Amino acid sequence: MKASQYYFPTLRQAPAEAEIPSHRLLLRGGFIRPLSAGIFSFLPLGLRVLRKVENVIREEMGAAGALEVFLPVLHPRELWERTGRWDSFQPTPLRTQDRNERVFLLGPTHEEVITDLVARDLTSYKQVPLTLYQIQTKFRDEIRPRGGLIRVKEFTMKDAYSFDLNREGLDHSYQAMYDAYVRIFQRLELPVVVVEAEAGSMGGHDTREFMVLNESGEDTIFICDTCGYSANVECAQPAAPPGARSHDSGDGPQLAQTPNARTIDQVCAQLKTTPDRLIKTLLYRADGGFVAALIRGDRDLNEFKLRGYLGTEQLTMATPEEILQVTGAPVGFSGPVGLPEEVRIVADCEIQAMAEAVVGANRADAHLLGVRVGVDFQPAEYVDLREARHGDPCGKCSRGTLQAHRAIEVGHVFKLGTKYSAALDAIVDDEQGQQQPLVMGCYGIGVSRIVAALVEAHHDDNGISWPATAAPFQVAVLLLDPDQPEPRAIAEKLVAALEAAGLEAILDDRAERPGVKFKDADLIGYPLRAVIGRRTAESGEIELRRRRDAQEQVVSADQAVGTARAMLAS
RNA sequence: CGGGGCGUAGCGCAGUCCGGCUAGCGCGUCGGCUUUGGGAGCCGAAGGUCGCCGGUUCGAAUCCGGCCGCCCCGACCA
Repeated sequence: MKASQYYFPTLRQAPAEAEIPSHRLLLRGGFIRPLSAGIFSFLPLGLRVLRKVENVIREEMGAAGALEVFLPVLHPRELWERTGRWDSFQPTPLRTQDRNERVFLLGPTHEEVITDLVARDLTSYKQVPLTLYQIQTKFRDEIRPRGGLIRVKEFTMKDAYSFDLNREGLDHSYQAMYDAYVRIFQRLELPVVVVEAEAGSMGGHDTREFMVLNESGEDTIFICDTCGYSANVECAQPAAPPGARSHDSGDGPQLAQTPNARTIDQVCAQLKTTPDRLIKTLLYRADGGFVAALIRGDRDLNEFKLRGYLGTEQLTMATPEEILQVTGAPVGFSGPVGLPEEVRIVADCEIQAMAEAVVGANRADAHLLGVRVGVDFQPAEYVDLREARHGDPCGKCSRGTLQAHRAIEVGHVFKLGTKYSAALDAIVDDEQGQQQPLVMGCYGIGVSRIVAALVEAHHDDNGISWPATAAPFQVAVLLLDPDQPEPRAIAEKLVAALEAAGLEAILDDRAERPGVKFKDADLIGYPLRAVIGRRTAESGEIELRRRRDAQEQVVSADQAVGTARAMLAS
């Protein structure tokens, strides 16, 4: 390939809207261009990288026994109504309709479509296990796109779905995908941490996310510095505090006036106390009833944990009207003492270890002091409800501490069970002739997001430094004097030899000054660079330089290909 | 959706507070000459609905109102 006939409009300066390194460099290097917020076009270089990533995924999916399919983007409304996700999927999918006003959504994920697909043809246990995958554009109406390719409305995703007769089969299929993921990220030289996580809108269990530790990421994960336990903020477990305290002493609750003190900080200021001596009472509506969740004043409630503990589909915070109706007080003065019987009280473990606490009095402008946990009120249970914080003791080993990190989620595997197969009649006969819903697993990889993650992980002040497996071209041959016939002949011969050896090479024969070619090569991030200049014409020697570590070798023309391969491989 | 910032040539910006010649600068682009191993030099040129609509005014990039777009932070925490 000749650069003079290629298209990679590089920018000396990044557009002002780009802040994180991957966004800036992908724009500057001519890989992508924005069309609208969270919507990008891929230019030839960007597409080449995307295809490289896709192909690594394809090879490993194939090696793991998965078969590629290609599913529709437009999904009829009725299909999603059958699984109940038309109304419940978050974020709300983009919707559209045809001229007959038939309503469709633009697929944010494909559980419904794939399950419907196999349901029509699978009838016997003899036809499973089966794992199908696709690489497809997904649409999500993100509340806020951000970070270039990190979070966008339209993106490329690999999604795989496994179908098995039973749990044991699912375990095998799941493990095969998990192992394939490990190999994919190894080959892409993308360092990942596998963390425990929640399945979110998909529903499921044994959820693991593949995370790239990076400051530009938008997820927070915790890693124990001692035992290596790692989890997403959604489910990271801090250790429960040591044993319950005795609350026999003390005089019991005393009423204190706290006019207009609706927040923890305001209460603390008025009562001259600290947030860790307060109990926050958060009122939720859960599947019809009300639940009061108690959490220490300096902590945040983790709604995923509350939802998981209650086992409910619906969980929303009570409205101000409902709070007034249930507690008799306006927002900001709720407390566990004297709540109606039917309100279920669940408390975070830390509450059990508190001495006398300050709580809302369930009347306007008042709080209760000296409230004794377990005496003045009795929670139904003490459970882990709080969001982990940097430095919390580890819930797994209780010796180490949890370290918080920012991370980019690039892959996700989990077990779905029979939620979709049961709803969409993906049912087969087992050996006994009994009808069984297929047991499913679901496995996603953010392909376009990986492109951004690769740049985040592999760049320096001069530009990108692609791993060889993902690079748009492995070698750039810089022809510094394109007008001179002799150097040009050497360069063209070298490119042909590199290509014959299975390497992708681009010949920079543009009528640009040498400096421009060097700068562009560094910016675009070819793993290897060969220079054909005046020195080459005189000595016949070609200079090879590796982008990653600037290692340089000067070799004769006939050694160049061998040396290039060696430098790329080591 | 709430908060903040921004919108002037392809990119980066100045000018806007305090209205007033023909709207500037750097980079890039085009032509010419010179140059040729880390984003060249000189000469010349092109390129702008100042985000959009409306208002105030003799006069608006600048003041007022509305709208749109882009970026960042936040996400019901009592």
